[in-house]
Amino acid sequence: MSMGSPGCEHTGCVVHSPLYISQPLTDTRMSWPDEAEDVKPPRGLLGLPELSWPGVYLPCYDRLAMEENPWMLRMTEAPAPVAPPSRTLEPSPAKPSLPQEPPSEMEGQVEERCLEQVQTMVVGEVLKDVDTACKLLNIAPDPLDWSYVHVQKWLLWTEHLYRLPQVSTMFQEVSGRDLCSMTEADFRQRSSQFGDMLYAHLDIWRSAEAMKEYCPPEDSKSAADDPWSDVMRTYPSQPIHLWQFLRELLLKPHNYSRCIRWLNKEKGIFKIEDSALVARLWGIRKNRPAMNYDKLSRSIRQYYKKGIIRKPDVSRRLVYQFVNPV
DNA sequence: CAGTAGGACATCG
DNA sequence: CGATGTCCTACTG
Repeated sequence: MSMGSPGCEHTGCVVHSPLYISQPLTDTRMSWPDEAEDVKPPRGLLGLPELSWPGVYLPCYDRLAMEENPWMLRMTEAPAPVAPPSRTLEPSPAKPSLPQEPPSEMEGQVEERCLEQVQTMVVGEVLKDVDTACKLLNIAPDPLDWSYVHVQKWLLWTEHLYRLPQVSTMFQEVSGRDLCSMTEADFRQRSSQFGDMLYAHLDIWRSAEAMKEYCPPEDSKSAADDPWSDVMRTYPSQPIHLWQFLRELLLKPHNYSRCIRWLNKEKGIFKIEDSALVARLWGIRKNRPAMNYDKLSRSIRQYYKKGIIRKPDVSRRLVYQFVNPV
């Protein structure tokens, strides 16, 4: 499972989750405006310089994006850009691009093993993140299966993820299959500024599909410790209830604790930290661009009489409680 | 001013 | 038909 060849300085890095990357920590041009108006995409996404795995970016922590972007995960360390990009979509099992000056055999073996571990983690995390996005958006993991609507959802998601201005309008009436058959030039034609970035992001998804063969699910235990995941594992195109959606967000504290989190998981008490964001996520999930917290909270209130969600005994703003906690 | 509560009606799968 | 989505009024901290 050796593909690409990240430099040895990366092999010791702590990979928490590579999610979708932003910028290298070493990049001094870390700031870009908060408002979408003048937003520059994370540099690492342009031209795929950070690819070390077919279509996979290594994790890089971006403090700014973290502030408001729940999909950006906190990184304690971030590796610098690595190895030459490999755009191969099909993971070629043996593709050892040996370093220019091969280290001693011993060193080489150790390094390779570290490398493999990191890569395995990275792949695993990417797959998890794609899986999470699939559940939340209710789309299939394989872009080839996407309808026009699915493509739009994915684009909206990607816009939000990278804080792009609206690009989805440039891809109307485009199916997943169309999308996959487009070249990077085609993407750039639709969006001169962000086409390559979208192309790169799509590449991640397509690669994730291909990588599954190399990293079979093997998480028979995760279903056990996360009984609610079953509820969500019904995509594509199963209607989802708001309470299920909220629960799903809550069960991914790693990704979403900035917008919603447990105050008391045992009692099912949770707090919506960023009402606008949760509403936006719900809107994306349900294809309701006009969704806002006012409407979302109205729906939550409907749960009062159904006995699904209630206000906790000591009522507090933005705090609710599942009547039947897990 | 944002959140809370709940009525009324529309929409959609 | 149920589960919201939308809009609204009144109230609250």
